[in-house]
Amino acid sequence: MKEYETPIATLDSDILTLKNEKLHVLLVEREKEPYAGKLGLPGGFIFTDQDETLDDSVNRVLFQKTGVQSSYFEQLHTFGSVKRDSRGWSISIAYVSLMPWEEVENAQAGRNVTGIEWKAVDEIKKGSLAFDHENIIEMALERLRNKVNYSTLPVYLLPKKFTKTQLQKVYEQVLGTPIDKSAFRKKINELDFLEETGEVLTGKHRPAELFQLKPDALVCFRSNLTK
Amino acid sequence: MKEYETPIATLDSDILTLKNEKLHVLLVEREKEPYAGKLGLPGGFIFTDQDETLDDSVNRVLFQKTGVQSSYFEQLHTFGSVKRDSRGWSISIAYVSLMPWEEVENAQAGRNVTGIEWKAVDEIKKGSLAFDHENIIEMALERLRNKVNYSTLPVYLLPKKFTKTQLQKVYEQVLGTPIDKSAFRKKINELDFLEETGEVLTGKHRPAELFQLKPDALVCFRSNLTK
DNA sequence: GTAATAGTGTCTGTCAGACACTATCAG
DNA sequence: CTGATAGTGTCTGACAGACACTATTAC
Repeated sequence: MKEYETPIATLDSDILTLKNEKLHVLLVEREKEPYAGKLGLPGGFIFTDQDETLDDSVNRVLFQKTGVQSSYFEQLHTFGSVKRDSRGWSISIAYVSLMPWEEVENAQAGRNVTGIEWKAVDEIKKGSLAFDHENIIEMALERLRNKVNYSTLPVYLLPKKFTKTQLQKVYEQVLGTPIDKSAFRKKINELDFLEETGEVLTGKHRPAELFQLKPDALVCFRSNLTK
Repeated sequence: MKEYETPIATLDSDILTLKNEKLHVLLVEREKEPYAGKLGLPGGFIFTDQDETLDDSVNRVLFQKTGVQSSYFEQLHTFGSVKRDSRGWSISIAYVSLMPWEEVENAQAGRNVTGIEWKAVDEIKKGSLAFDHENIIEMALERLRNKVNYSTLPVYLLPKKFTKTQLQKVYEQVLGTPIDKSAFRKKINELDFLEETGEVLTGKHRPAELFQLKPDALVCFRSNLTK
């Protein structure tokens, strides 16, 4: 049926989460060649007999390798060349996923994987990962930082209910700069994408109201929240 | 070598240009099945024996089908499912390219193509194109419109030398709304990505200065230029 | 009361948009 | 001169950022 030899097509997922208030990425230790024993992004082949769509493939691969079910992901970029995989011309369709730590802390090694590791994104050493996965992570971070200024993306890094201060911390962590509290709150109030839960988070001091994303909200906005 | 059956991998290019002050897309009439005789985006297979990278493939496919050499293109999205192509599980890596009309008006039908057609993007009828190519075009337009507000992308739709009024017309055409002349000029002056050519465009009235993109400029900016 | 964090009110500089103005050509 | 387009100056409302202020809890 095929008229031409077609490249190997793989999927790779860049799962990002906030662990200890720092951005971490999920890496797996590869069982098989190429790059056996090395760390890389969880990925795998499209199963033409099982998957209907690319999204199906992403969900399946991710679950088989790590046990994780992702609530939010988007396609990042497709990488392809004759050189990137020793097995031949290969394509990697890369995805980025944002997850609250609570939902992924129990991730486990699965199929063809001997272990998993959460690595702080700013502590990944050059040349330590399989394939061109460092490039993929770099591009994922760039995309995230670009989108933060005009979208509500960071809410996906938090549990369902969160305080406005927690949300601000996430923005600050992703952007790498402090944000003025008053300006931040004015902005998110105006955009009106949060709703009250009626609950509060108590601690040693004044309790903070807990909010959640409005059911229909996938708001995009534009602003400069950084100093 | 391959452990699993891998999907068919194709490339599709969405070439956009300004013809008669309206956005047009390049379509080709397909010679072969599937969709023989129908219009679709120019596309083709990756040749694992000829192409080194995806970018090589895009350039080659485009040139073979239409004779066009693209000066600016970027990857749009990768589409994939078991259903989109009757030949089986298929992936399409879609690219968007912006070209000045002067560089593409001589495009010709090439390999496996019986004719080409420039179609105004707002005149494409539902169901008239092969595969999911209408979706691809729609996403390309969305991407373009989103990027226009914070990038200099539209300059690639103009010839090398152009006036500020011509540039404004392009922005207006892409965005679909009028822009205030003074605000537009203040913005592009401030961003400082154009340089004078010393030449002027004469007509019936006051001549307009011709500008060109600064050699090193790939400026991104953020503003609301629309009313 | 104090300490600490939650949350708000006010001022100010910047800038996009509105719009009127001047400049320069053909005829 | 007129007509038409090129290009500029000025005002204003909106808003991001700075920062001081009040509110509410634990102790």
